[in-house]
Amino acid sequence: MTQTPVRPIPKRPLTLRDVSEASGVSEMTVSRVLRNRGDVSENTREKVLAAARELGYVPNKIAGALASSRVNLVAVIIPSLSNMVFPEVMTGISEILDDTELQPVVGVTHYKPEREEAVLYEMLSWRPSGVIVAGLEHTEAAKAMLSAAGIPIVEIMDTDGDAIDAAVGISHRRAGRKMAQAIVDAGYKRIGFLGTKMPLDHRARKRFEGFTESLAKAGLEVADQEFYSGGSALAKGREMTETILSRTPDLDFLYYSNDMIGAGGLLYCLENGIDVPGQIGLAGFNGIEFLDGLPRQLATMDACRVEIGRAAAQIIADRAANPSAEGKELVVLDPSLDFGDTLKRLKKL
Amino acid sequence: MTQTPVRPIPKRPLTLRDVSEASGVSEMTVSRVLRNRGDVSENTREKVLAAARELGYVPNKIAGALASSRVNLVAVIIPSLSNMVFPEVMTGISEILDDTELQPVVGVTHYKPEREEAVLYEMLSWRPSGVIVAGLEHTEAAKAMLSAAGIPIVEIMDTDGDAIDAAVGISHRRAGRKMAQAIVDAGYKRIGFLGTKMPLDHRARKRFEGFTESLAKAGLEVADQEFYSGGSALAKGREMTETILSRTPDLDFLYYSNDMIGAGGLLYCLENGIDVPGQIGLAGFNGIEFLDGLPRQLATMDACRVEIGRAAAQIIADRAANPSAEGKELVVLDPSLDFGDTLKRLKKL
DNA sequence: AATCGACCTGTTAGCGGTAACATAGCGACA
DNA sequence: TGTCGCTATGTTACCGCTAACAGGTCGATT
Repeated sequence: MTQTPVRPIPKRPLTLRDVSEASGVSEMTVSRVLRNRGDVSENTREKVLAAARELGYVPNKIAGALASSRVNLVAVIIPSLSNMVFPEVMTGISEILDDTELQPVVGVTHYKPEREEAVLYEMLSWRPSGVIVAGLEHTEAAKAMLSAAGIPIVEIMDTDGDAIDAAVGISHRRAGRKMAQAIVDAGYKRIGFLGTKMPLDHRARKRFEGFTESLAKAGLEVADQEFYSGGSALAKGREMTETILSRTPDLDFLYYSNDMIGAGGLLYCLENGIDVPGQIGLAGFNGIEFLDGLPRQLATMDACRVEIGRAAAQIIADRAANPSAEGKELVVLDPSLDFGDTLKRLKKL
Repeated sequence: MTQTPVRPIPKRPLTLRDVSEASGVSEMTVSRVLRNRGDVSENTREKVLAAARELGYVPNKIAGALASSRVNLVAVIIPSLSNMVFPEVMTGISEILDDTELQPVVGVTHYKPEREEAVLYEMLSWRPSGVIVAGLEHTEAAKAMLSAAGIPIVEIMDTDGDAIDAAVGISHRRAGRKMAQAIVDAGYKRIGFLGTKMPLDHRARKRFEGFTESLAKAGLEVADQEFYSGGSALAKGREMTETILSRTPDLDFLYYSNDMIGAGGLLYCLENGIDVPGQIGLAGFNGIEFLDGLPRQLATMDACRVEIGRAAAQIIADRAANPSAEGKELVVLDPSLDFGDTLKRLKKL
């Protein structure tokens, strides 16, 4: 048998009316006190607060939102929570929203367009104040919903394509090109690519496209590739590295589509006495913080995740504060290349 | 200027009335069609669906929830998203809830009780169908809110203490004892502990308590300790290991409060030619998957994270389906010890 | 003393749905 | 043919709160 200490268990959830009766003022006045809106005498304010606390009243935002047609939620739609990158984006978002009334609500799509569509529908049905969604690729229906929602929409992570409304991110094509350029400049020639099989990870695809494009300009092409499916993991990186190197032993550079498998590859190379970056150079993508502790620092490219989260949230917050704002902001961040210890600096000085 | 392809931009968001007018039936009938509730002729059903699709109507759950006093949300309140363990719990939760109408909504507390209280208040004000909250320790106000909410509450991760309603987890005291036992059995004597400074991580504290308690029974005590603050990271593990070993060089075992810093320690030891597990044994806590790729497998104890998520969600789902259900379920899972390559098996055979 | 405005409180009418209860149509069956 | 029972649809009354407006009080100002 459950027992609450002070008062009998409420069978019916508490409403403003209960607080109003307990404090002897109208519901409206209670509402004003609880929202700090309008003028209320210090005297009644205290009476009301005391009553509310005493009863353990928690306002019903559903009713409040319906009546005021204001909902302090921001829908955040991302592909995954399990790979460190989106949690960092969330950090940036929370950092900004914590200073406002707004609250993020997360939906996860697992990189499936139809899931995205469903999650989006679900979220929009709560009439949030804004949407932050990863990527520029969506189903037609999803695009239609977003356009019609009449709220600020920020597409994040990627800027290679057309945004519905605002967008914040980096150019993954450019990131791929930049990395290829650094590799070429360092004098590597036999380049292998290791990435995910996921055809729906558009950003990984765009990086790869930029990468090959830039190699092509230097008269090079990817000498061998290896793909995997499933989450990014150290063990996968090891395996793949072993596979690709036994198939094509003369590779002198390995470009990984994310830092995690890159780190696995690094560990593999070190254990097998491969000279990194002399014999083989390595690079990943993301700038994941925890890799700091590895025996050697993997070359990588920072995807500006926290910064993207911040900028996106800021756009939503600004527009929520000032609904007449212009819109269509485009923020393109520049990913910075970190050579680490696994990519030689220039060849020719 | 924004352009939606088909129809003019709706200035006023669409309502049931719009769909009702467009399809020539009453709002009620539209509502029935959209929810698959009650009898509607195939003919009108199609008419209505066509109209809804055509207009791009998205139902307003706020109004629906208010009218039906049913909200298909489950509040999930966790300390952090950035350390791999809670994302895994989320995976378990989603796995179960995906088969129901229910939807998880995540709130993050950053291990701060007052944040927890605020987040809880915020979430309860949406009148969710249930709450899953990490830990058994809450502020008095939070406990009062939870008790009074009149919805299923599942406290997860920990079972060392009193639950408000249902609970699913492992005993961290027991986990600490079990690990200590294995270490003692393997013949280690000079044991160091490396953990978080966070006094509010009650589960880490309980593990430590169980650990020392069990050592004490064997006439041992922790020979040295080292604490850190900030996120778990490989680099931190390295540093701390270096620090503790230079201060107390004769340690023969290092127990880390999580796998991440344990992995950092492992890398440090390997690089410095320390014989693991001969000269020094190592163990962490959590069974984090990605560590699979490390040069050597760290001894650890599985915290049953996915399973905890599943069980908790199942309790909420069951009670949502059958509101008269009993309640007060207590699910205690048994963490399994993985010796890995860093903890000697028995000493005496 | 009359007027005004600042302050405080209450009243009314929804917000956009849904539960619950009509009502209409229609074939079946005695 | 009247009545029953079923399906298909409509009507009404809220759900709990807030916007908007309508007082009432009271000291200050003219």
